[in-house]
Amino acid sequence: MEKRSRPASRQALQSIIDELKKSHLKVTEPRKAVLQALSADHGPFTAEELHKRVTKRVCDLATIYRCLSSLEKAGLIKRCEFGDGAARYEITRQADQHHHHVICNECKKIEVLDDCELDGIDKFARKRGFSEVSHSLEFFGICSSCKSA
Amino acid sequence: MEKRSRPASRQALQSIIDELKKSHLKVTEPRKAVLQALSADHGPFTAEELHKRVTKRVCDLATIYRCLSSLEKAGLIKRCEFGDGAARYEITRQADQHHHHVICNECKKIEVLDDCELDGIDKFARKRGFSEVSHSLEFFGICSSCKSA
DNA sequence: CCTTAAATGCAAACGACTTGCATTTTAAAC
DNA sequence: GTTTAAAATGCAAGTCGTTTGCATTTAAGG
Repeated sequence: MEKRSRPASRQALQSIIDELKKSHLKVTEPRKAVLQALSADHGPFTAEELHKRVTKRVCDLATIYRCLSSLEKAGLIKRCEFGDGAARYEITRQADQHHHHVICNECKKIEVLDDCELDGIDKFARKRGFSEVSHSLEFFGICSSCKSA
Repeated sequence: MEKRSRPASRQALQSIIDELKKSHLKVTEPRKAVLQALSADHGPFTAEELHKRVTKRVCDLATIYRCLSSLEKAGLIKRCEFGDGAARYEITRQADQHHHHVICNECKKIEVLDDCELDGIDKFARKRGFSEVSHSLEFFGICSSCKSA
């Protein structure tokens, strides 16, 4: 089944609208659609993928890019890079702990890794005199189904 | 001083030639120049930066890309991504332990972090059934000189 | 409603990177 | 050394993800 777009319908839409208002962003169709798509499935997704997922082709691809940029600036979504030349985005859920991904080099499947105890990791940069430290950490490998195939 | 291109001259050139031969790559001017540039300074550098650094504009930018690709495939250099849309490369020194970088979001300076004890990190992906695991980890922040400025 | 700043569509532009093809060049065979 | 085939290069054109200029539409506060 994989796609559980169901739970993210009625109240979800309302909370999406609330989030947008809280962030002082205009509530527009494209923005609602992008947030809905990102709520329905974790992704992360590229702009192109989101454009396809957005129901009824709500808007131009350029608008998807502009939405992603404003939503990211507002902190509602998070950008990540897997080194294949395309940025990907996922929703920032309030309760959402910081997490990483494992990408299968074969089938490109993306799994979320939220159980790594790596919270203290930024100290390595702080030790070097850096402040406001963040990091990007992604794993690559061959998933079990590709290995056995 | 920063640029110690000095030590990488006479014998270095010979060892670069040897490395190329060992990897069954033809010894060409562009390849030697790229390896020399990457030996002189750690970088990592983008293709464009290397094209500028390569003495006397040895070759076309397209050739730099082709060199980088063959050198990487041979394992002589390593590619890294900082999420700004440009790949960067650095030499793989035999004794070179796996390391990470800290990038200043302000001045874009890149520092090497080789003292993190994160060797066991790949286990998080292995626990999920992935094999041949690798990872990409980069830090971002504000360096001390930018902070005080 | 009215106004206006912000958001959008569309097409053109961009930057990093790749590729096709004719022309060197390397290195192995003679 | 000379020959020769495979590999590397230059140049120009192409691709791909992303951005931007500009005219038009739309959200939302007065």
